Amino acid sequence: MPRIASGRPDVLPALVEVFREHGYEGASLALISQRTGLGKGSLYNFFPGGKDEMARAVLTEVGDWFEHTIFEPLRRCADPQSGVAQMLDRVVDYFHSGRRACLVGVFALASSRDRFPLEINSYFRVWQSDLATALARRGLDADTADALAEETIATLQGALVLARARDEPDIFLRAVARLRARLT
Amino acid sequence: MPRIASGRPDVLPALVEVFREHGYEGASLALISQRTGLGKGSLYNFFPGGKDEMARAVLTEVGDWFEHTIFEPLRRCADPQSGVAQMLDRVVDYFHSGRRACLVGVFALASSRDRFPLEINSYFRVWQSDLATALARRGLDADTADALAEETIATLQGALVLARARDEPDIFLRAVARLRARLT
DNA sequence: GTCTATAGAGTGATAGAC
DNA sequence: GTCTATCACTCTATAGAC
Repeated sequence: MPRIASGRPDVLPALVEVFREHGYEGASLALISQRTGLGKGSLYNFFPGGKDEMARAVLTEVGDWFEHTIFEPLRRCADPQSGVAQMLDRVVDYFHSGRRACLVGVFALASSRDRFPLEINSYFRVWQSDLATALARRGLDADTADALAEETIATLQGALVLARARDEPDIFLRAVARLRARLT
Repeated sequence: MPRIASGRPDVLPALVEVFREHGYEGASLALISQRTGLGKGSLYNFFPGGKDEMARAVLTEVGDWFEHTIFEPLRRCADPQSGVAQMLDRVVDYFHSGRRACLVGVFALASSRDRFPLEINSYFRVWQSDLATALARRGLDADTADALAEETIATLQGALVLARARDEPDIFLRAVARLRARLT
């Protein structure tokens, strides 16, 4: 049943933004309908499982994007040093220099965490694992690399929270600059 | 109109927990009624402004607690070194060693940010300012102290997000241990 | 005819306000 | 408890592609 593949693949980006901006609980079907330009009939045609399935598709979309844009390059980059620098560049782009929230972080903090625990967990686990791999290839021992990867991802998430809370995107850019100096 | 002072001051803690665990959007009146043990009528007696006023009372309660337990000691501590260490101790207690989310962070990430922008902003701004004050009294210049305070608060928030996302409270404890080593 | 995409009226349940 | 609005969701109807 290739619901999304056939027809309207362009619905997903709008869907991602609605869930990112409002969270799972705050994303009403009326809002989703308005922002995607689709009636409820179309939405339920693409996503028979309703809002839950829409959110899963969104988590998968975001996960896939990170996998091929961030994680896979971290695992395969010839030069781990520039691989990590590239990760930071792409993260800055993705989060619009601190003006955009992290969808998985938004889901993780609200009650939606209990609805998608595996998806949320694996996003951060894979990121940490692949970043640790790149750092280990720079000569760090496995435990140090893993701890540094954990610290890096937490720093990025915290900077996104603070940037949004204080409405100061530069907080995120400063955090990335510090990470760049430290990791490369 | 002393609504809270008269009658039931003990409603607030339960209210704080409901909003912390479910966020503003996810905290339904039915849930609030159940967790506080109050009927909707009683709730609207205490909070004529409804859910919005309940959330404001909760933000004020949390803000006041941090003000007198964390912020004020940071400003006044005789020894800034131990003042910062004490802050970390109290933060670990407050966030239940990483098992508890930050209510203001939860509000900041969802659409509720736009409902309480000043309350959310001031919580983090005051914390950063008072922590920077303590650090400056240790000899750091004002800009360095402010940057380190920003980094510290972002680290704490990010560790809370990651700890909840991965269901690993120890992530938070490790972040606090690193901060302790670095700040004291 | 079948299948997919669309819109939207209508469902019961539950939301928050009072 | 009672209200109305809105929730997620279902269903009917219609359209065109094959």
